[in-house]
Amino acid sequence: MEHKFRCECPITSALDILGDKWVLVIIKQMLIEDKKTFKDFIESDEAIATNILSTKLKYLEELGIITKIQLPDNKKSNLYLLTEKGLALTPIIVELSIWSDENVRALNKAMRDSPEIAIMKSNKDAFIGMIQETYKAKTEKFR
Amino acid sequence: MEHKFRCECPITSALDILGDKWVLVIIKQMLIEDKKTFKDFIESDEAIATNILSTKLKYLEELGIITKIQLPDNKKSNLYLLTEKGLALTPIIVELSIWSDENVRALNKAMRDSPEIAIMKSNKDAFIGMIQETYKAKTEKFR
DNA sequence: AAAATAAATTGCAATTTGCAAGCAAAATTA
DNA sequence: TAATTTTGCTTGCAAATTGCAATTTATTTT
Repeated sequence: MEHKFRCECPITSALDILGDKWVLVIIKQMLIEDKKTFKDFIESDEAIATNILSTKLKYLEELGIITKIQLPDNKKSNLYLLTEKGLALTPIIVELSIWSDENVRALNKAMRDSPEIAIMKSNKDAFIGMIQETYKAKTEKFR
Repeated sequence: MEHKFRCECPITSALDILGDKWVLVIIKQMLIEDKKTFKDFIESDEAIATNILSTKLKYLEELGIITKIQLPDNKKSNLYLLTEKGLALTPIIVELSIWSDENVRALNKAMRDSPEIAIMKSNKDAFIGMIQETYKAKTEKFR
C-alpha cells in the first residue's frame, strides 16, 4: 500500500500516481464511457491487456480512487465505481480534452471530434459539475 | 516524428503524448520552477537520468511543445522554452496541483504545501493567466 | 595548455508493458 | 443436470521503457 514518491512537489506526487499510460484512460472510461465491469474495459477501443487491467484496478482500489462492488444477484461480474477521490479527477480529464482538441488533432488524423467541446470551453465549471452529477445519478443505485 | 495513437479518443490521444512518468514533470519544471537548461533539469529534486532527459527533450521538441534555443554568447548550454502548445498545458498542471493538494497529501507525508493553493482554487482562470504571463515575461528576452 | 562544465551517448540492469494461453467460479444453454 | 459459455483473473515469457554509471565531445574558464 505504501506508495513511492519522488519528492515533495505536489504536482510530481500527483504524477507518481496518475503518470502512466493507463490510469487516466481507465478513469475516463468509467467517467464518460459508462464502463463498469472487467469485460467493459477489456472490450474498449484502447484494448488494454487483461494482466495490466487487473493490476491497475487493484492499484486504483488500494489508492481509494475506485471501489469494487459485488452485486447480490450476480456473483460473477464485479462493478468498479469511482469514489469521490476518483470523481475529483474530472477537471483534469476535461482539461486534457480541451488541450487535445486544440493541439493533438493535427497529429492524430483519426481523432473524432466531440460536439460538446464548445460548451465545455464556454462554461467549464458547469460542464464538470454536469459530468459528475450524471455519473453519480447513473451509479447511485449500485451503492 | 509520426506518433502512435491507440484510438480515436481525444483524451486517450492526449495521454498517448503526456501519459508517462516524466513529460508533465518536465513541463512543470519549466513553467513554474524556471528550469531552462539541461543542467537545470538534471539538478532538480526529481533527479531525472541524463539519458531519459535527453530522450524526452527531443521528443517534446519534435511534438512542438518546447523549442531548443542557442544563445549567441554561449554555445555550450542550450535553452529549452515552452511553445504556445506547451504553455497551453498550464490548466492541466493547475488541476493536478489542486487534486494533489486534496487527495495525495495524506499519502505523501513529505509533500510541501503551496500557499497559493487557496488563490488558485478561488480564481482558477486568473491564476492560470498569471502563470502564463509570468512565464512569457521571463522568457521573451531569449526569443 | 589544463581543468572544468554542459550536453549528450553508450552499455547494461531493472522495471513495466504486452501477448497468449490457461484456469476457476458462476451463469447460461441444451 | 450435464455441457458450454462467460467473467475475472493468473502465469510465463517477450518486448519496450526506465534507470544507473561511465564515457565522450565541444565549449568555456582558469
